[in-house]
Amino acid sequence: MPRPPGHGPGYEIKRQEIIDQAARLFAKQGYAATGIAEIGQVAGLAKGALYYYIGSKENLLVEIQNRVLNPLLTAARRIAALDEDPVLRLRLLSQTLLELILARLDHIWVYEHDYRHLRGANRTRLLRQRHEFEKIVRELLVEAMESGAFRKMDARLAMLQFLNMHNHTYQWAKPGGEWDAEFLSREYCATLISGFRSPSYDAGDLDERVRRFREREQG
Amino acid sequence: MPRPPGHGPGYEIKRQEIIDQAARLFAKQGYAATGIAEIGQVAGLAKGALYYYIGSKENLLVEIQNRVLNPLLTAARRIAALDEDPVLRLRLLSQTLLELILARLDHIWVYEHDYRHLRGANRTRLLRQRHEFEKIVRELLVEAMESGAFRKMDARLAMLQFLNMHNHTYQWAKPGGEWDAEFLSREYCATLISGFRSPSYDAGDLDERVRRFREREQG
Amino acid sequence: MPRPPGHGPGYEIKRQEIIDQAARLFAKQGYAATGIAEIGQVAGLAKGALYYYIGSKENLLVEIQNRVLNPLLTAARRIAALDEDPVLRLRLLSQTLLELILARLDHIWVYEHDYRHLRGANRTRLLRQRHEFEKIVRELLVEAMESGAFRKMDARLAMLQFLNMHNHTYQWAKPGGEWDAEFLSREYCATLISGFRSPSYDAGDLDERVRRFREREQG
Amino acid sequence: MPRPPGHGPGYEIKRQEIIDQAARLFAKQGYAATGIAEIGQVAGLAKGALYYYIGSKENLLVEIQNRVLNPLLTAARRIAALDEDPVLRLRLLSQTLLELILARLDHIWVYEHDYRHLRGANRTRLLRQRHEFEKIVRELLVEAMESGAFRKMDARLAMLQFLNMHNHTYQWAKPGGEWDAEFLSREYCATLISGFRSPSYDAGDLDERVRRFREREQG
DNA sequence: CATGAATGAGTATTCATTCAT
DNA sequence: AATGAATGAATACTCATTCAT
Repeated sequence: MPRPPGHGPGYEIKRQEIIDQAARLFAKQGYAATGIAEIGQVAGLAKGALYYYIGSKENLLVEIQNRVLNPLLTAARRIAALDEDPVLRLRLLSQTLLELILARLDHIWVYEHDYRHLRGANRTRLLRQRHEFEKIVRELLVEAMESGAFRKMDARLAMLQFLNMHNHTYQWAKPGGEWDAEFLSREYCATLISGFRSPSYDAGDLDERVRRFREREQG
Repeated sequence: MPRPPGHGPGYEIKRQEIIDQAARLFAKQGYAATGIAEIGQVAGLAKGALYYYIGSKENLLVEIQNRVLNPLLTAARRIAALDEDPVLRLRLLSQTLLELILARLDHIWVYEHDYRHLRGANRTRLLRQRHEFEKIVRELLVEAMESGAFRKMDARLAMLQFLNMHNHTYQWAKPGGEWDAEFLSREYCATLISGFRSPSYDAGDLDERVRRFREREQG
Repeated sequence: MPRPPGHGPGYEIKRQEIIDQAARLFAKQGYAATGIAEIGQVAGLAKGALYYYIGSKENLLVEIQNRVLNPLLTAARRIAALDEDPVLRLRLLSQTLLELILARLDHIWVYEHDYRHLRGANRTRLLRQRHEFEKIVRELLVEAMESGAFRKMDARLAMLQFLNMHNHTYQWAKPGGEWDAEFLSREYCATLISGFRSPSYDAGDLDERVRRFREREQG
Repeated sequence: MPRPPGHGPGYEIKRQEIIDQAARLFAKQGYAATGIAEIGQVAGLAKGALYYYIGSKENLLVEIQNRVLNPLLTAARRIAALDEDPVLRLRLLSQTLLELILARLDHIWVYEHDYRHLRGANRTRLLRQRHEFEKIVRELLVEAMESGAFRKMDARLAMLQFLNMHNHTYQWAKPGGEWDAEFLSREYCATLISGFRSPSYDAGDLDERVRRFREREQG
């Protein structure tokens, strides 16, 4: 998303570095409590030069949100469209979501805490994207109910349980912590699926199927 | 908790009102983004008078945290000490926690988002109290495993699942929303317990037992 | 135009003093080139206290414009409504205008130069008021034509000549300069009226009539 | 007026274009409120390149003032030295001045508003040139008095009336407006001369003589 | 010739806090 | 018990200018 006319080749690289550093600071102290001066300091840039790269403080927030939402939505749409059984797709989505959370913990802090500081169009777009993600989850849950795997439940409440379980992880996870996304996904989904499933449904070798699917995809 | 010696009778009442209003503003805009002037305005007080009651902005934050943690810890300690089966106690704790969350949504927003703005002793005490609560949950889970109700799991991970599920509720709950604490507690615990339970365990009439227990307590 | 709730008795006085000083600075250097810091310095106030009184820099500009336009329009409306012959009223208006210009030279500098820095509603109101003043002048000129005193001319061009002659005075007049408003008005009007008059019209003792009118008014 | 030694042939052309565009922006927004970045943008030049041509922002202002004052003074000197009657020369000067004002309205805005932003030698030279122009007008008026065409007046006040009338035109004139310089000059001078003239003087066919003089000059 | 990158002082404005009254 | 007034540092952001390439 380069600015007016002409930026050198190093521009975008440096820009991304600055966003990285801003994300770290925002995560630790909050967006509102972090000053532009502080960002300039860790970036080793005077205020003027900093603005050359960032345009505005809110811009930084937008970019951080995008770094979370763009890959999340892309992956979610792709997974939702797969020709696989809905429970498997939920499990894939869970793992992808947790991978993203654990890979970018600081971004997630900002994503979860500071979206309210966005204004106008930025805020609108963000809310729309969040709703799209929630819709994807809800529709997968509905599919799982219709397939007979899950019992009939309030789809919205099931979706919220799914999101509660996953989205709160950033609050306690540490970078390089003891559990990886695959493990957490297995555990979270074990709990959720055992709560949501029909009496007759047996998840069987779900985790094994996920593993094979992912191998196939990358291989 | 009166500060300088010699305050009239209305002091504490007005003080609590101010904290109420501050909580509402902090919840909506964030602690860092809310100005003292704004609080004075909704409180109908000039800044000088405001400071007479509050001492400092951080004080407000401390009080709000206390309003969440004091009743929470008191209730949690009482429930943990009950002579009841651990699953029942978990279910009681769940409902109490959700009652507190739904009753004071704005306080919870502040509690979840802005504890990082506390400094020094305030911060230390807060973290200690949070850990105490987590410990209570964890020990109840361990008891449930030892009683044979729950399968053997990583107690910390189980505790985190419990907290994820409950503590993220503030993000989407609305005051006067469609679900009350009892309903949410039943749903959350149904999911969690079906995920945690031993193959042999049957929760049976857990919700009914909770209802009877509560009636007995208040009656 | 006091601000929110409650200001002490000295507030408005000090506020007016600050506006005085700002007008002096704006006149000398221009609005855009004068910093808030500079105003605070001559006012002997730190930036915080300054803002307590002024609200914003643009506010200062608005107040200065008002100090010119309010008395000008009030006087112009009053004069236009007088039951006197139109040439006399023009002459009265001329003198009043020049009195205002000479009495508040610095305000007029700001009024003439910096109205373009007003935005939104402030700008709209200003332009409306300027047009009202121009309309009053134009209508007096039309009346003078209709009364046979002035020859038939393009009323707008006559109005612009009237304004050119008067409004450019600020550019060279000095406070306490050698000519007063009465003298300048006599000279300007002598020129303008001799240019505008019908061949048959004789202004006669116009200046004497103005003098008597003013004496009557004040006596 | 090339600056560093060794500039290509396009240098001066581009330089003049930049000054054109700067004048437009300064006129619209004021010198102080117009940024170098903005000028670079409309000139299609990065800031580095811009500075290659302009040297400094104040330089632009100097050039714009020169573009007004150089032709104005040249013309005024030439007209003053003509072997014609002083009233005709005043009328010629009036028309030339108005031609310049109407032809370069944006330059005149800058000339009238922003000369105060010049510093040091630039400012001194400007004031000297302005005084020279005023002196030329004043001396023509004196000549007209001495020739018996004008009555004896305060020459300075007459000069100021002349300048008031002409120099304020930029405030309301529009490019391509309904009146041209010849018309305005005729109207302004009709007013001024009827105000200044001796009872015995008859301007007669002044405008016709101006027309013939100009035809002769160009033919 | 022209650029992209950098600077650092400067912009208007807001902040939490204090204190004499 | 409460106020109006004041502070001074901090806020996000813009400025004219420079310079290596």
